Amino acid sequence: MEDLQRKIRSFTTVSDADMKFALQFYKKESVAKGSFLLKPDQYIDSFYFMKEGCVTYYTVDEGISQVMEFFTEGYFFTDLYAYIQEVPSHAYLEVMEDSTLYTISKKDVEKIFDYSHQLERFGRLSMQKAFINNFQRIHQIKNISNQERYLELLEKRPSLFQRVPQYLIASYLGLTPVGLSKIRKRLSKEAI
Amino acid sequence: MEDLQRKIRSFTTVSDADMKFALQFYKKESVAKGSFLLKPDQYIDSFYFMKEGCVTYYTVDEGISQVMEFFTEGYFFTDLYAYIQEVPSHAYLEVMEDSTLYTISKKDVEKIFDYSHQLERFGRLSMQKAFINNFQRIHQIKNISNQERYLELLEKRPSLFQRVPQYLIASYLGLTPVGLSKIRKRLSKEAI
DNA sequence: ATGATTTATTAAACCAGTTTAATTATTATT
DNA sequence: AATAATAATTAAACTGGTTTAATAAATCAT
Repeated sequence: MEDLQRKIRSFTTVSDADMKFALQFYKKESVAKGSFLLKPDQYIDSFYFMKEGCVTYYTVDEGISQVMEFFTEGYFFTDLYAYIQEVPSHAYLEVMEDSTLYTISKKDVEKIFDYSHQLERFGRLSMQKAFINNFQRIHQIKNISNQERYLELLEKRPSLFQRVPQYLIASYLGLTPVGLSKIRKRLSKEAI
Repeated sequence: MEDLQRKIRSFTTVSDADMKFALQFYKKESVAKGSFLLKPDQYIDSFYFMKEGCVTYYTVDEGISQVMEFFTEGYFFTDLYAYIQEVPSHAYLEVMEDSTLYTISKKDVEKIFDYSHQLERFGRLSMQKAFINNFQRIHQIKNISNQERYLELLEKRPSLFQRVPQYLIASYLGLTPVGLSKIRKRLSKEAI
């Protein structure tokens, strides 16, 4: 669990004793492509760390799916809204390729936050990070054109395009598959 | 500072001693309509609690303003992105009406988080709240039509329409003033 | 390898918004 | 109260996307 340890310490100082206490609660889990960690109307009690693999987080409203995020190596994730609020989820967490996760229950997360002030601080700072990510997402949606967002994703997370179908990327960008296809065509013409 | 105290305790249990420690750092401040708490390229070192009044949080990209939020009574606020990242802001915090705030510096916020585990927990939970608010914002943008968002705002925060000009509300909803005017016209026709 | 299924592209008609510009209504100032 | 300044509406032309449907390309299973 060295990658998980490194990730935790990227947020704040954590003593070896505190780290040992925290890590005891994480369980390694292998999940197969095509399976689901979560479906709508289920409660979610787990927090995940992605060691290796890819999970898509999306909702389905009136038959059309809305991709919120793709979780890949090094991401902490869950359906954070349903997890925090303890309400039935509206989302799917679908495993896109055979993946390895570290899993911890909410009860155990609360134990580690109770256990030490430093671990509570880690909790605060990781929540801060989640906020920043979301904030940047809103900024992108409000201030950046679809075409620019597509190009930025292509640059920042190129491997996604090998790992998930394009129609999910379209949804992530807030487009239909047709819309994304048009943008790609426009760009390929411009490039000539 | 009873309202501030009540607000803090709405997040988690805080002892009287811890509360006293925290409150000593907050300073009451009166700010006049038309003034700015923040302008682009400035750093922001303060966290605010809105006692009475209204502040608009917006960016200006290529001459067009993008309203992120309206902060009214009971809101904790700052330019959270610039505050956390300690980078020059891209935003304005403009005072829309004579307002009363409680202000605390980031240095002092960190003092109170260092001081007690309970206050650190308050920090974590308030960050969680900020995340949830942002998350719901994204959900709205992605899943709800402009018209529906307008109607929801009208229902949830009707007083805003008395307090800030309509073109700022349009921007908050992701529209131009013309676009919002059209929606309003459409709705008034339907109502007949 | 072949056929079946899924995914991506293309075309055409459409639409909810935009932009620009003119007009009207409201608010603030003297 | 009159005037100036600001804000909101309307109209007209436009646009970047949508929807629907057909076709082409890629992937999967036997």
